[in-house]
Amino acid sequence: MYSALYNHINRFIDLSNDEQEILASLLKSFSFKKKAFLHEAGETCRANYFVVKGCLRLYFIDIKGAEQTTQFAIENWWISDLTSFIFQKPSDFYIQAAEATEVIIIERRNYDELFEQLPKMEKYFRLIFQKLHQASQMRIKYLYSQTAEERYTSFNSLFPEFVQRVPQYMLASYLGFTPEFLSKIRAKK
Amino acid sequence: MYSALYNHINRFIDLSNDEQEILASLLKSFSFKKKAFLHEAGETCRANYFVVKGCLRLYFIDIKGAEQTTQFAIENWWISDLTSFIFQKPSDFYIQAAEATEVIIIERRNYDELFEQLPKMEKYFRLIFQKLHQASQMRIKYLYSQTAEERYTSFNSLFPEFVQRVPQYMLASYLGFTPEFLSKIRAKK
DNA sequence: CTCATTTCTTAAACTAGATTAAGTTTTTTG
DNA sequence: CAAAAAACTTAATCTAGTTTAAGAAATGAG
Repeated sequence: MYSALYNHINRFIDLSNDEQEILASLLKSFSFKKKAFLHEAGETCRANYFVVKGCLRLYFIDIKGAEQTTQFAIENWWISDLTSFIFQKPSDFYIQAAEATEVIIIERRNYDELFEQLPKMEKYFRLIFQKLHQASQMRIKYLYSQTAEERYTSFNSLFPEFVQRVPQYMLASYLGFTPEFLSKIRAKK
Repeated sequence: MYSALYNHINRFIDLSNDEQEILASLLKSFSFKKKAFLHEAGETCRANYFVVKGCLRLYFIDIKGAEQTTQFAIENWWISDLTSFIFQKPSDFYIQAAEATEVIIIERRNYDELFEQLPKMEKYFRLIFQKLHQASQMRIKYLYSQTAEERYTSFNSLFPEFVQRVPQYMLASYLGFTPEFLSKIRAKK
């Protein structure tokens, strides 16, 4: 049922079968069709989402009405509007399935419960957030050091398979430019 | 000696005196003059730095030779090039004192030791990295949703005291534009 | 207190990337 | 499979922010 998540956790800490069962009591799993919304702006973010299969994106609508994708999550990764999730405040973000996607979720009250019942999970999430922070530091460095064209070129050579998985307009907003500009870059090749 | 850090930790978890002593054995503290380097590009980042007093900035030199400030840390906050620190690989970043600064540091080997000797600290750092991730999500959202001028205006009204503490050229690169453009914005008021 | 260095400003010329708008291709759905 | 919707392309025009360069103001060190 939750084996994808157990496997991921066991890369970082050891969970016994008993502990897996406690964990299981705090999880739920869902499937979403492509383009389905797990969460919409205006709502409070109810869960932290672990992608078992597929792809989710976190985005918001800017003042000009354009979708700005700020984060993607694929297999074996977590995604949420953390501020909304932690403080249970309304969110500006949407979380949408970019492909048909299976997720395992932890709801807000179970998130606190998790750390009380399984203190071991502190280490797991410490390591997850540590990695997320590493990723953010690198992302910000790339945003500040490269032109739009360089960002596309280097992202494309680092993650060629991923570039094929999502529509170009989602990728363009993630990389910080317009879909039209992405077409222009691609036409040059 | 390390009371600023103990106080900070005690906002999140309870540490006994005995535990504080164990922690103390894994820490060091230093003072740096304004403009001193705690870490330079090319070196491997030796520590995770907690600012007791003052201000540190993390920056790199871009292809054009300009300094790009990607992060600041002031009182009661942590800063490091995490990727370099964790994997002990050479860093592209500098960490410099933007003011005379007192820090408490955890060196790499003591960072692992810390979690072995004081598993409680997993929760503390889980919460620290969780907050850092929240801050990154907000930062990226602001970078994608606002013009340069709006970023300055909103940063200035959110953190007016901080804006006074650092030179404008550091702030400009943190907000993602040139010092000349910042002068232009300010002249308009 | 003074000279040197660092920081900030101004302004003209420039450009990377946005905007607008229309047309084309691909994908989805009934 | 046909029609509609979604995604992508092209090209002309435009603009927010950069670049370059020089001078002014502030800060700091001896």
